[in-house]
Amino acid sequence: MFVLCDCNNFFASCERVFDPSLEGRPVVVLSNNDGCIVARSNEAKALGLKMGQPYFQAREIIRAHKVAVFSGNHRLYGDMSRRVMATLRTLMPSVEVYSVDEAFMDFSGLPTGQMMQRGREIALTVRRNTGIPVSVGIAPTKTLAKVAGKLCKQYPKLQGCCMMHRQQDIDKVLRKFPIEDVWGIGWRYSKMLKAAGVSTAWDFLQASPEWVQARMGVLGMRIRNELLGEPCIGFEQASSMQQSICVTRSFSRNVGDIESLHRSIASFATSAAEKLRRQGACASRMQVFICTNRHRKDLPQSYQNRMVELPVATDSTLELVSNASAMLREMFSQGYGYKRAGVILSGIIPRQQVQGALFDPTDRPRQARLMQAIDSVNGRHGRKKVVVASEGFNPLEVNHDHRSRSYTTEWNEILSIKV
DNA sequence: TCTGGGGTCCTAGGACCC
DNA sequence: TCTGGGGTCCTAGGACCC
Repeated sequence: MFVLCDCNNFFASCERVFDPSLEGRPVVVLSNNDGCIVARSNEAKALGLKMGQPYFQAREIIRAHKVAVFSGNHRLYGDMSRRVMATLRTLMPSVEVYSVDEAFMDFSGLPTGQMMQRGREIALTVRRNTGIPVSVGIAPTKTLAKVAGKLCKQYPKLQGCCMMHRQQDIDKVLRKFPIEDVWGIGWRYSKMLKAAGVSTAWDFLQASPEWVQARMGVLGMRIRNELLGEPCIGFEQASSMQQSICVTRSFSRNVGDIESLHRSIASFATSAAEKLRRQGACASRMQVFICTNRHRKDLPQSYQNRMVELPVATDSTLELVSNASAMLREMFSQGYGYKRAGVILSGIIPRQQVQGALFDPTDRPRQARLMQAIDSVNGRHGRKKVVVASEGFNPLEVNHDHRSRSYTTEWNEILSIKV
């Protein structure tokens, strides 16, 4: 049996932990630049606010109902996530962290009669230790556990834990379960399925395997088998190395000058390099892109991207920034208002496995010592205290007018909490 | 006029997830 | 006026091998 522990309205719940006056009030959390709504409390969902809805379109409702609005504070959410996962690890021997707010666990070996009780215990303990409300779904496959987790959120009387075990219970649920809510069915597939008369998980299972295979390939077959109770997605314990790392941002305005873009790209490359080093990894490919505002159909549109294969995989900020700069100079053209840009690293390997080059002019051990020193200074005295000159100390302005404090990670902010 | 067969590896693009 | 960010996996097709 698979167990899913899913934090309810995670970002909104994190904000509530540190401001109990938000309890019972609608709360939304915004994306970068205060662009879109990316998390909503139940009260906010009830007002009809949608996931991904642009903030400016929701302003009316937000004002009318006194919705509490927060800019994303991902350092806070990251730290709360770490606490939730740490609590789960005290309760279960192995935990597969699936996302910032979800984890899978394995109940096999536990007597069926005890599962419900253990599930409730998980929900209660996480709530007590972290303040975050969670839903626990228990079922024979991951996909069914996701269904069970969703049910918890719909029916409060389940008290945060739902177990689907007997076939007749599973059937009963699937008959009513909307196909678009099934894990692995996105808007494109659900559109296709609905056009074919499939609107519930049950309808999907009535279709022939050949039909599913032809239209959705192995992914569809996997979903089908999982819904039938046959596990196709296993439990993954050890987290393997990431395959790509990207840092991309939208700007608060259209940017037309190469100098501003250059500072941003340098900053993105720096952040990407820091992520690499934190994981003890190096990248052998780097991609940079710039693009205009796709919502402004009245303005000239452009999407440009460039990629370099690095002769020797690297985690050096200097090397990545200079490659990124070269790519930017090559693809920039005057006359466009660029709205978004980013850096993507791939070909990622552990630092120990980097293959040297015979005529490599770089003194890599020296660069490594420099990076270590910079990371250490920035770690001790705050991020971006030491930066490469091309990034500079004047980042492009970003909107985050509703940022909460990083209560759990910054000393001055921890001390500022009113008790 | 006729123009093989059996593979591997890589990448771009499309689908999905949270 | 204002429209997010960071990932994974699968597949088809091209380039290449013998």
